[in-house]
Formats: sequence, structure tokens, C-alpha cells
Amino acid sequence: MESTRERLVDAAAKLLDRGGPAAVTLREVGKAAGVSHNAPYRHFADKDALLAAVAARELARQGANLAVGGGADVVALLQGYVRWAMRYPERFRLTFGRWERDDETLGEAAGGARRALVAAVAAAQRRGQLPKGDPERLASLLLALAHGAADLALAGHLSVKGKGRADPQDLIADLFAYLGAASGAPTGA
Amino acid sequence: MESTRERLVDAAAKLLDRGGPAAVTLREVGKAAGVSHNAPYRHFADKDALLAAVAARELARQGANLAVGGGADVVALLQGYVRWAMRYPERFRLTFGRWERDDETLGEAAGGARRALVAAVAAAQRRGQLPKGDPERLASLLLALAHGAADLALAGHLSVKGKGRADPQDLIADLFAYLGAASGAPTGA
DNA sequence: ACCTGAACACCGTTCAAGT
DNA sequence: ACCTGAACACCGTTCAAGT
Repeated sequence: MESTRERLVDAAAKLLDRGGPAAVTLREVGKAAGVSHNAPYRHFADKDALLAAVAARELARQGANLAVGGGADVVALLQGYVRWAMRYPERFRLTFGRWERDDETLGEAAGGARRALVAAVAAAQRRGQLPKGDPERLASLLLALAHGAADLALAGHLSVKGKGRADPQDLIADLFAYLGAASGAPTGA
Repeated sequence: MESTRERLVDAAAKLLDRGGPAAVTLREVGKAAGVSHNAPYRHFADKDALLAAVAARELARQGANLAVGGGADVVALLQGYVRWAMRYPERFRLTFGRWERDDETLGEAAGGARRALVAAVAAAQRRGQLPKGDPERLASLLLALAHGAADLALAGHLSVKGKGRADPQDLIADLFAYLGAASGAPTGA
């Protein structure tokens, strides 16, 4: 049996996927969850807190995916990340949107996902597939590329219609090829 | 003398900077521009079109900055891009937000900025500072990293508080060091 | 051609009240 | 402890009317 709270988060995520943030109204969320339009206030401080719960759940699932991957290929991890972003653009944007309030669960979920990625990077370094150096920093580089490629692609600022058509997956492959060619740690930093 | 239309765009941008998208109401925009709250409808189809005009103006300015740079260093160009994103987070997010409607002026502005970046990349390739290969695709790689680093930094998902503290500028420097170490075109793609 | 003021539907939030 | 229905302030949009 699903709790009301879970049904509310479910409904919010579904509405978000369908019509973007504008479609997520407390009235529609309530209707989809089978409660009144202000029942959410018994479970969340306000609409923003409900959206934060959606973002936290999404981030936690990402982290779980990464953790399952364990020693999985870093490339596969990043490709999974991009695939998720392209499939659920609204959840992706919400997750990395404006969260001035440092929601605890949200921060925790983000930390878990990050640790899994860093571990995979370190493993790839030991295998000689990635250059040596601080794995935290290298993970940031890889994540930033995957994240930026996905965001630009969603905004339509990546494909130039005519030639040089590179999707996010191509760019990830390119970066890995370059990193494989670079033997050691960066010299400039 | 500034036209009403320009004053409206100015006011919208200012309100956006101050309080995010939620603060941009047509009533506040009208008040700041010295007109009634529905005067905007004589200049823009709806609120979304007004925001698109803000985004287009921002993108055009970015393009102008890049064009002025001319043969400028690619690193300097990307650093300027990141500096802009960190200084005006709301404009940055708006510009790369959801624009299903293919606003013409917006697409044109984006194309101009992109062309300037590609030209700078090609110049750097001729100077041997960047590996050979399709400059369009290499530009996509660089832009994706700068964009992703800026977006993650704004979302607070980049600095890990403790160690490995890498800001977007560091990541750009890292990527260039790696690319400088990689001699040729990527082998994997 | 550009602007105004009133009006409408919709939304987030609050509150008194119910079980 | 959890939920409801009415109510309030606010917002985007429309429209008749003014210059």
C-alpha cells in the first residue's frame, strides 16, 4: 500500500514529465493522488518542498544506479546519466534547478551519487584507462561534460542541423579518447 | 530615448536577476517600465515571448563579446562565458531553458555566438594549441564542459566542501591541459 | 498604433472545522 | 494525525474603451 505522501510525489513527477513545471499545480497533484488540493500541506511545507522531494527521489535513484554499477565502466555510468537526462528532461532540469534551501535528503542523495562516480573513476585510473591525478577532480571534469552536453542538447544548442552533428554520447566518447591519449596528470594546473 | 519595448525587456531582466523567474510578473514589469500591467501585450504575444526577448538579447550580447574577441584565446572566451553564467545565473538559466517555440531571433543569436567560438577553436588548432579534427565538434566539447561546469557550480553540485575543490575555471584549465597533451584527433570516434 | 481599467479563470496558501 | 471546503491575495490573459 502506497502512502499518501508517496502518491503525491508520484503524481507530481508524472505531471512534471507531461507538461513541465507549469503543469504541476497542487490542485492537479491532489486530484491525481485522490485527495483535496491542500492535503499536500500535511506532508510538505509548501509546493517547493514537494518538488524538492521529487528531485531528491530522482537523485537517490541515480545514486542507486551508480552504486549497482559498482566497478562498472565510467563510460557506461556517464552514458546512463545522459540517457536519463534525455529521457526525463523535466526531472533532470528540476534536479539541478534552484535549490537555495539546502534540503538535507537532497544533499545526501547528491553526495551518494557523487561518491559512486568518484569510485568508478579511481578504478578506471588504476586500470590505466584514465590519467592519474585527484579522482575527485577528474570526476568533476567528466560529470561537467556529461551534464553540459545533456543540457545543451535539450536546449537545442548542440546539433547544428547540417554537419558536425555530435550528440552527448559522441562528446563523452571524444573526451575519453582524448584522456586516453593524455598519459599523465594535467601539466597546467 | 528608450522605446517602451526596450524598457520592458530591461525591467524583466532586472526583476529576473533580483528574484528569479517567480519575480517576473507582468504587473511588476509594467510598473518598472512606467506602463500598465497589460501594456506588454502590445509588444509581445505573451509573457513567454517577453522572456524569450530577454534571452535573445542576452545571447546576442554573448555573441558580440565572442565576436569582439575575434582571434582571441579560446580559453579566454570560455572563461568569459563561465564568468557571465556565474554573475547572472538567472539569465544563464533562462537562456538555456525551455524554448519549444523556435524563436527566430533567439536561434540567430545562438548561431552567431556559436560561429565565433568555432572560429576561435579553428585558430587555436592552426596554432597547434588544440588537437586536429572537426572544429565544430571540438567546439561542442569545449562548450559542453564550460556549460556543464557553470550549471553544476550554480546548483552547488561541484564543490565538495572539503577537498578537490574545483571551480569551473579550474576544470576548463584541466581540459585544455589534457587536450594539449593529446597530440592528434580522437582515435575512438 | 498604443495604452488603460475592469473583469475572469486559475493558482498557492491559510484557516476553521471535521474524523 | 490527517483531511476538507471556503476564503484571500496574486497572476496571466482578454476585452471594451479611450487617444
